[in-house]
Amino acid sequence: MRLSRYFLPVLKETPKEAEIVSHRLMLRAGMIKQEASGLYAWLPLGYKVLRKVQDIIEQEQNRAGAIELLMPTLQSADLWRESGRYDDYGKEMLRIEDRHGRDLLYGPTNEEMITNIFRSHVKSYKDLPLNLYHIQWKFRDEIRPRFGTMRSREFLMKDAYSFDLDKEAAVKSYHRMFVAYLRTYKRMGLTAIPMRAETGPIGGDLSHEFIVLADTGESGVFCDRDLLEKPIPAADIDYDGDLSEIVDDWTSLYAATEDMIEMDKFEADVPEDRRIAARGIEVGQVFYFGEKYSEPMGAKVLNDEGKEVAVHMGSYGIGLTRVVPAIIEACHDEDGIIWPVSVAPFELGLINLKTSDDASVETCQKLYSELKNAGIDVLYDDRDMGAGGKFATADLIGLPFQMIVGPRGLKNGEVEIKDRKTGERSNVSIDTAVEHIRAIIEPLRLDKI
RNA sequence: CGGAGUAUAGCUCAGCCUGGUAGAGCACUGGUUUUGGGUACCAGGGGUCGCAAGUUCGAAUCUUGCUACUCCGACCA
Repeated sequence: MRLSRYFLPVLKETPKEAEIVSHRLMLRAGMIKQEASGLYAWLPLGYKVLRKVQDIIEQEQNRAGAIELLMPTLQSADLWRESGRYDDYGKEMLRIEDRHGRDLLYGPTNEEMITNIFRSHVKSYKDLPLNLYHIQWKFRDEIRPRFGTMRSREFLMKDAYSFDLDKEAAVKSYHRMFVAYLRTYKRMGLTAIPMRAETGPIGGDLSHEFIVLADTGESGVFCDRDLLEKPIPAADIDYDGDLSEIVDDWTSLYAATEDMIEMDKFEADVPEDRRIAARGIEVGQVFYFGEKYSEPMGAKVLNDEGKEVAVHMGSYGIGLTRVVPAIIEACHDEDGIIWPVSVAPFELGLINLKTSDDASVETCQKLYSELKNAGIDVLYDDRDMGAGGKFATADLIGLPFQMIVGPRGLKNGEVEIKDRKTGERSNVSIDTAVEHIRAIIEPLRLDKI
């Protein structure tokens, strides 16, 4: 992409409403634009990151055996009356009346609807286990939206729903999602720690929140330092096999949110030098809630004895529009964002320092074309402006690498490559520059970890 | 929902106390500069001062009402 033809409204100054660093940087980097309280437009750069996050989530969900579909944002109130949640959910649910006076609602979550889909079509234990998910916009009329897209009213969420014949099988489904989540966050460059959590309005008796440690997090968390270093299950993990060992390994170390903390146990289980008491951002949550919806809504199958039984369900959420600022909270410095390659809006910034110099322009054109052919997602800064501004833009929007082209380097047949994260620069010859950067970027894409 | 605050140009803000018909920097447009970490200079465009009513000869400024947004607290991916 040529920057002169792109839509990247970066801000030099920080809009006053933004309190936390991710919100400030998302506004300054031209990723989002607030439309109303808790409602945001995703501008091209932000949307590109959101799509990359979505791709990773889809890949890992699919790998774990979940199947993607898409449900509507608006739902019939009748469905929610069946589960009893139409009255229970409260003012957080946006209620709408259509022209015929029928009660609708903008979905805050989809347990009822997915249960309805399931019961319409699945009648036999032979069709289980089943895990269906979608990535769709949700609306929760939060009392106080804040921190940009971190807590917005409209938000994009991946929600998966598992269906199993009994609790034992349901726990296996829960484990599959648990492992998939570990991999998903890791691929985005996040260290997310599963912590025992309250089940809240979703209900149920087994739940973990996945928490990214950050000073700006909204929850207080307590955990064992060793969790931060734990290796993540590899891409070739067998999701049909027994995952309980992995889950047990992760859950054997103490980790809980402030709502669930038992201080005695925390201090007894974790040696003092390994105790972490910190703030955290909740980037996902998994629940097992058994027959809470299947029973009242009649989601039943015949078992191998021909008996009708309510299925055991779980639900598994990741807030995509929260994950993006969480990554920024974890990856930034005073100059701007530092994207992990896997979610970077562009992998490389190609910077032409001097657009009035024919040799620079010509070299950039050639490199730009070769980089694209080499499969590198490159943003070519061909704007007619000073070098300082171009460096500042590239640093702000956080492209992992910069390829800097100017008359000084060209005299020696070289271009400069800068690593955004370390600040290291190195000169490489023009002829090998594309291959050089490709060799650096490819292993960082984390298609497999 | 309780408490606190803000609203003036695209952004950051000054002017309001003490009423006299709107400013700065950045951004934008045209030009000069050809500048390797936001270069410098010249010229220019852009605002019913959140909305409504009131007081007044006169309101960005004073009064009242409304709306939007932000921050602190209790809830949530």
